Amino acid sequence: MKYSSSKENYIKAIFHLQQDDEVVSTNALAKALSTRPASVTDMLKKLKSQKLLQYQPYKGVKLTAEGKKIALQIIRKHRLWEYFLVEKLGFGWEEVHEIAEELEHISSKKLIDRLDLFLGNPKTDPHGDPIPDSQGRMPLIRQICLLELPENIQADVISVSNQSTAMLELLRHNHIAIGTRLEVSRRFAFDHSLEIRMPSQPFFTISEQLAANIYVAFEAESK
Amino acid sequence: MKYSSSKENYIKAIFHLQQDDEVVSTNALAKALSTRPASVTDMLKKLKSQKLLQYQPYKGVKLTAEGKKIALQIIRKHRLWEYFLVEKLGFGWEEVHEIAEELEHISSKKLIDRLDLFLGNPKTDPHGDPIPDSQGRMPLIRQICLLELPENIQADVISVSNQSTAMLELLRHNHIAIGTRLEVSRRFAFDHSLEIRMPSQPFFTISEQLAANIYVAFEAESK
DNA sequence: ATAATTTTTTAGATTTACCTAAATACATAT
DNA sequence: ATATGTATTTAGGTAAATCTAAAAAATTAT
Repeated sequence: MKYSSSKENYIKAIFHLQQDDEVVSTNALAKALSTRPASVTDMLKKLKSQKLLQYQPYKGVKLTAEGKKIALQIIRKHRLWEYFLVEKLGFGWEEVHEIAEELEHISSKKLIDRLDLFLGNPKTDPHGDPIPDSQGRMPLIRQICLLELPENIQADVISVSNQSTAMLELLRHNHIAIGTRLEVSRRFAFDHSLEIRMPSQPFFTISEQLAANIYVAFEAESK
Repeated sequence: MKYSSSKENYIKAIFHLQQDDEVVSTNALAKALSTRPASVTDMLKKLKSQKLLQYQPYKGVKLTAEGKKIALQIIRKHRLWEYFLVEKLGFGWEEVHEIAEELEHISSKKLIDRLDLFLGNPKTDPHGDPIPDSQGRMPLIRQICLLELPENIQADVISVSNQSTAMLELLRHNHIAIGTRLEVSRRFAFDHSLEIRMPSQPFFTISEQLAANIYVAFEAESK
């Protein structure tokens, strides 16, 4: 079944807002979609009649299994297009979101599966967010600040929150870049500095300050 | 300025229908867009107020310079996406039109210029139609049946109208494929067969029947 | 527990892009 | 030149997705 871009945006927004299985409020949705609460109420009624969500007046909203499935398809498209824009067309990761907001509504499933293949089945988008597979399964990837990474667990650098040249210079000196695989082998209580281990390289330490600006992803053990 | 997908489709349809500078009729547009004449009249009034076309009731319609510019941008997007789908994602040339009808409405100009670069600035789409450049200039490419190609003029094979395996087998035997550069060196009156010359290969002849199914493109001299 | 506040819904409009049916303009045939 | 037929427009209506203003329900504070 095909849904309008507007409906897809509602579904996606609800998906992102419903942490665990909390219900989402009309106001929260209105804010997320930059629209008015009255418009949200209207749309929720339509989506409910299509069985994409559970909704009782005044009681908030929650996606059904079918609704979640659709959300994951949209997120898959969004993230694959972002990956394409950055890796193939050379866009900066900060400028791709807006374009992907449009591309995610292109309907062909075959297109997106071939795009996935063409890109080499990437696991995360340029912001480090996991890409659902063609069945809508999203690899459970934990994304945290390097400061919080448990010791002796391999992780991949997915983003750096500070783009200053001073910081980038230091990163380059330490051979740390987006995609670098590393683990924390020790923490020093005195100054909270971290000892970092990287494949085929001597150990080295980095300051708490630097680590605070590095974000990493690692595969969680289970569901 | 941004226009709705619907408006873009009208502009594109008018562009394709207006050969030379003939005006286009309401009925012809309605047929091309699978809509009703009354709907066309409505839309023409809107597009006229936006100065994209010249329109007098009962007198037909014609794009303004601005309207043509927009049409060429849309056609550029359509054809570049088709090229991408075939060359990068491995789609067959017959299945890409529908997907490109959606992709052509993605608005980012930067996206399309980068896509163009990524694809190596192709001059024609998979159907052999020329791709307008980023300023909307469309290379004047004459596209004709091999039967009508003047002698001793180099041309590129752009499509074959018969997809039978028997025909494809014969093409392969003669080393003719989409993109092959060739010229007609002689024509034989008796059976209308053609002598073909290809760079670094001996001459050979093909039947009228085969030539009738091969289409070629060549650069026109001027304008 | 009642009042005040906030959230949410309802009611009624608006815009875009369609539609059908009827009226009007244009073209053609006798 | 008049009638007939075709093309086009007008008039009035619908569905989707939005809006504002007002009413109703839920929550919070005293």
